Amino acid sequence: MRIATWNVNSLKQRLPRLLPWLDERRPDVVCLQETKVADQAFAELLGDQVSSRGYGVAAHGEAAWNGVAILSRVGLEDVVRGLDGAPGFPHPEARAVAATCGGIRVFSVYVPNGRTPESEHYHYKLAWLQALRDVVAEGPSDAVVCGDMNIAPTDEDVFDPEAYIGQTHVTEPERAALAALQALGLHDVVRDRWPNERVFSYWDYRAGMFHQDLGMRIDLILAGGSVPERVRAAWIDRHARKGTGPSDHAPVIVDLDEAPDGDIGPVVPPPSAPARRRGGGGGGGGKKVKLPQSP
DNA sequence: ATGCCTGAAGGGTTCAGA
Repeated sequence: MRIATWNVNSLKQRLPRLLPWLDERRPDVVCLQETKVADQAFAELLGDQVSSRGYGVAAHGEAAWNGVAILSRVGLEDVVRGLDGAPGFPHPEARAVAATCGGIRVFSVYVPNGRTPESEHYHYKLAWLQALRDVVAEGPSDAVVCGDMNIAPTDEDVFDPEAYIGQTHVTEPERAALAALQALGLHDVVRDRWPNERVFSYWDYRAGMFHQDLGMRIDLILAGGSVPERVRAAWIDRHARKGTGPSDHAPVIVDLDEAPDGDIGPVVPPPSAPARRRGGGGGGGGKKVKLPQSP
């Protein structure tokens, strides 16, 4: 079973990339974030296109901002939209949807950005992460939490730690909140698979950041229960960040062996692997680069 | 000192993103 997660940064804008990508990668389960459409608009934009490809849809969106979804062609049961106990800002936002797909509890999440560590939004982010931990803790252990965590787990997950000092995504409380979630037994499957690779999932659109491979790894697949031992491959689909009209995030993909009591299906090797070994010279070694900043 | 890029809403510009 192939599970993918992708912050598409507008479903509407990304259709010309999303549909060919589905046909190329053929994931069984797809978690989407930042769809930026209400559920009715989601169905009109994508409904026929995904049903003809065999996917069921669980969308949870709103106009303009946020929005998450799960596409699955291995079942889509017990759908829960939203996150029980989560704070709003001030109203609840469409940042989580869950469903059981092929025997695994799947969460597609878009964690609040946090903006700056002094902001109310930052406290909102931390409280939201606590609610996420509580909800995942109540569910089955065979689970995957997929999505845009808006946290780089370690300094190895940003191109230049010095460039991010004092900013969100790298602060200790955010990393502690992520660690508390992982303490439920969730494994970061890409980092486990590529412990020493320079591997990012997000690159700012500005200033040629992608071209220079100056990014962050903030999109994660966290797998619990018996799922981690089934991981056959895990990688970031960097190719999807290239070309015309990309999202600023790349998809993350994990391939699982069949469950122990299931049939063993064909195993397809990953079409691409993370590009460069950390410290291999070029792109982010010692060079000092100015980080794009908000005013 | 600042913009850099993109998307959305709504209106001829502003906010948000990370």
